[in-house]
Amino acid sequence: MTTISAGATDPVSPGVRHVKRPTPLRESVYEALTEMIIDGTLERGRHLVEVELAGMLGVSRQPVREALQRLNNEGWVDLRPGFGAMVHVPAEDEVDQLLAARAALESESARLAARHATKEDVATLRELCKVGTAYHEAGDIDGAVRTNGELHSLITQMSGNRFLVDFAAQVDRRVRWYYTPVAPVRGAASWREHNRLVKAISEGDEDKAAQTMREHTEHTRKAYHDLQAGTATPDPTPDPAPRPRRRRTTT
Amino acid sequence: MTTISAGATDPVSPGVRHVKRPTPLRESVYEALTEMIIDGTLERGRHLVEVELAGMLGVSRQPVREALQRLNNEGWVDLRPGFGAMVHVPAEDEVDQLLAARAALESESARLAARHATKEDVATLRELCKVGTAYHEAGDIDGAVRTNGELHSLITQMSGNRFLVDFAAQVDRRVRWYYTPVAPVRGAASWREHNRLVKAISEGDEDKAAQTMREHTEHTRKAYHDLQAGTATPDPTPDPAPRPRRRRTTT
DNA sequence: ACTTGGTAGACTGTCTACCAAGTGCCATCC
DNA sequence: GGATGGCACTTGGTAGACAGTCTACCAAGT
Repeated sequence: MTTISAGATDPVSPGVRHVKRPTPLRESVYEALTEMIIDGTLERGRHLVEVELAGMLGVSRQPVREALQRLNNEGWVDLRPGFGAMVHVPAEDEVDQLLAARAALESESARLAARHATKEDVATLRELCKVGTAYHEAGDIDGAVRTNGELHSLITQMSGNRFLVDFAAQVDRRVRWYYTPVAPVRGAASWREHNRLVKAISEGDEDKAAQTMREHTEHTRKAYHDLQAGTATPDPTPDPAPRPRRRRTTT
Repeated sequence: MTTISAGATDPVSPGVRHVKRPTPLRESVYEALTEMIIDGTLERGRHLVEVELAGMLGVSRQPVREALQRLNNEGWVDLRPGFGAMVHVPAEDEVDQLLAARAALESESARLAARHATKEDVATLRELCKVGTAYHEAGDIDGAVRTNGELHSLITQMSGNRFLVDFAAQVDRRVRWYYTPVAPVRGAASWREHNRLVKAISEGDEDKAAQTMREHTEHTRKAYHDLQAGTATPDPTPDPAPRPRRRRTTT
């Protein structure tokens, strides 16, 4: 009965603090639906009926439609005219393409980050590396994953290019959705690479930063393929009774 | 009075020929609006009122709203809650960021294109180069611009990565919109670079292809800045009575 | 057994009407 | 001149209606 409550807004934008601007309903619906898709409440391939969702979320059809169309544009669902929306079920080459796109985006971000890095940025990056490594060594996967996300996010932010940020964020969410179980595998190496990356950025070495980030993401891609190779027989109906299966990823 | 007619669908997908699937109205509205934005019928900063547009296009508010929201997500308009949509007026650093993002996307596309190029692809690329150069030498700017677009588009297609294709297409439309008057400047050099690029792709030299494409797009970026420097005083209201001013770009 | 034709139900796509709340603007007032 | 109050306009969201289309299913015909 997931009913929508007043959506929380962006965390802390410094300086001018705009007053509580009530989030448009369609936004909340969008968030709620992506959340439900990611955590598996809405299984892949499931037919999403507008009135049903509307009832589920306690809103009318309109906001649901609008959210569904956005989800469609961003590839979360597929809209078949006259029939409705189905939760997107990824082709097997899709993850690979996604990772490839991300490699390009993040590599470029790293290059620009190296170009524009401020002292504070570098300090934060170092801190994140330390924290992340600590999490990893303590076996706190969730913490490590979260920190990893923050690190990558900060680097794209540092690029100062809003388009790279947007695209990377979009790709990242998708990747995290259907590429969940790699985190534990690559923990240690991943943080070693992060350290090298931050070093390159702090030195302002653009090429090296870009190159390091590229290798980093390519390693992740490789890890995915290895994992894929191990998991033979991609059976079409893997888990007959799967509910809130949720796991996250270290890139 | 721009009334919406049945939108044309994708050109020719070989084999299974799906029958005419009537395009949703919101789609046609979206197309119509982008078109009107690009060709200047709807000037930058103009206040777009839903009912007004609805009347203009001969549809009801609903499809217009849905189209506007998509336009908002893609950065063509800015939606101010309670007031309406304004045609986006780009910040001055925006073109630059757009071009930077495109450099990354197209460079990566070129790399992958070099990896996956087939004989037919290369033949088509060569042909396009020839045609484009001919257009340019004949002074047919429009033809050269069109061919240029086809060439770049084909290369991203050749990457085989749908996300790169999507992102690049999105960026490209934006770029073409508010970065129109560079075409003539860079004609000759541009086609020389294209030739080098195609050569690298045909040889399967990924690094060289990526590098060449990067330089190519960077040159365009530079050209933009030079042009910008020449056009001092970016007067806020440049043309008092501009109508269907339309011009295209050679990248 | 396989195709054809028909029927029924379910949803979407679109339209209309309506209301509440927020925004910008203008005239008025100090 | 600058603040204030009010007004018109616009969106955001709701409800209901209706046509067109899609899927599934069943029955009859070959």
